[in-house]
Amino acid sequence: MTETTITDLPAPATPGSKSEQAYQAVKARIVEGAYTPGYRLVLAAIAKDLGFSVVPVREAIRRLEAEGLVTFERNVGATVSGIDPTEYLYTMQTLSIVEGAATALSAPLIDSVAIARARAVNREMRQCLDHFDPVRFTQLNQDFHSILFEHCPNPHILDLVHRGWNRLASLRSSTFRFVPGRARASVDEHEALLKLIETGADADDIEKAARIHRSATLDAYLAQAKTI
Amino acid sequence: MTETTITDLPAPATPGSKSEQAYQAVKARIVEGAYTPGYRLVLAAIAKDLGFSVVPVREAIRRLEAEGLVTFERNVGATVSGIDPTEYLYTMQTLSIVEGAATALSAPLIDSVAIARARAVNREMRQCLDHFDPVRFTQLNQDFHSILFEHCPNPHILDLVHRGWNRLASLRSSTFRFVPGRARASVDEHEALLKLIETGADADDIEKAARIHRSATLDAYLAQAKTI
DNA sequence: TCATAGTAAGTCGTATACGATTTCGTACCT
DNA sequence: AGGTACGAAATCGTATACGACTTACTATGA
Repeated sequence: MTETTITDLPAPATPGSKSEQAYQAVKARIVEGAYTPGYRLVLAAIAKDLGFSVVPVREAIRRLEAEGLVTFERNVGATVSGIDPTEYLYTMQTLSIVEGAATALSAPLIDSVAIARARAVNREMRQCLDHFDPVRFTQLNQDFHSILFEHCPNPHILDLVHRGWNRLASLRSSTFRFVPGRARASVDEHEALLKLIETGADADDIEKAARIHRSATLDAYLAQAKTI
Repeated sequence: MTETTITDLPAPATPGSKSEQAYQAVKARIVEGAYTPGYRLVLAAIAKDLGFSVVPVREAIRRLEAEGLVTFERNVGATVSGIDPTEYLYTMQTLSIVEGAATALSAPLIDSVAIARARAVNREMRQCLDHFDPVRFTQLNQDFHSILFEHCPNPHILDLVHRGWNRLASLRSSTFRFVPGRARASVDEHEALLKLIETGADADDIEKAARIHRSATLDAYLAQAKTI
């Protein structure tokens, strides 16, 4: 349906360069879970694997470090960033803020066609609930919000959203799991959000709704973590 | 008084490394205005100047690119990022959002001592108005907000604030100038903000006040730009 | 057995070198 | 004179090489 994925982001640097290729390759492996958190990223090994020398690989790793996907320690090396619950909290909280702002800023620019597409994605999400397909659910969730952000007037804020998504993706296949019941509520909130946008609600209300939509997932996680 | 400056930030990577030194050096020159927007950053020249080889310099430039301070083009080179009014708008708008959030999150954790320190800084800012010292005014303004953010519970958000400040710093000594009257209003808003924090006002109210405090500067700039 | 020093392996950090690409100037042709 | 093609200079992109640092292992002595 929608081909919006987490990878078609800024594409900032010099396309075609080996540095860029290495960046994309390593990032893909992290996001897809081939390199799990804690995995040791040895420059020489990656370079050999990709057929490059270590220099462009090194540059790629540093970029990933800047995005928070890997941790780098001098004279020691890089590892895929961990699943630290504190980091999760930070990232989710930050996302709630920037997604809220992005949604509010975009809302006035969303046309009815986009609304319809978002509704279709949301319907598909509801189906995922029945088949229990968390991976696809997460993908569709990003598609949904990507549609809302399509005409976001501030690319900086959009970039921050994408960075947050990338961080979360790196720990998708980790110990964190769906909180039962939360996913269904999320789908309902999507519908409510679309209604707000359609009716041209106040920007503050839209922002608040979008922010709570994200932070509720965080709250659900925290509540669950407390019971364990 | 306060020694909080724009340069004592994350200090993320490997301290002591030449790559890090080059990063700090080039960044300082941009922020201080030695390298003005549009300035051509030639790797070999910088390397020779610092006494390093090009490799660590290259890494430094790429980091600065990730922060938006320089623009990099494949096989061409890097230049100090420009003064594009659109970029200014994006940055200010983003700052209004993340500063607002940072202020609201920090407010409950600010003690009376910090409040007093912030007041002292704000008094000094008022004096700067009389002596007309815009550079010091800007510095004190950052000191003021840094005090409020001292115990910000979310380092990610704080990092976003710092990034925004850095971007603005790179165009401080450019065509952008103080908007007459705005600076004085800003000092008054600081006092109002402190009152809100002292009285334990609602987080939403604090966030809104802090956000408007920043976006009002943007509005003043836009209004002025329109008249020219 | 445990602690410790010494050593070897692994890995990173940076310098140097060279091929690739762009840019700019100049000469030639129309 | 204007435009195009060619060539040289400048600069970047990457490979290779080597020194520096960290880590883990091993052997030795208490």
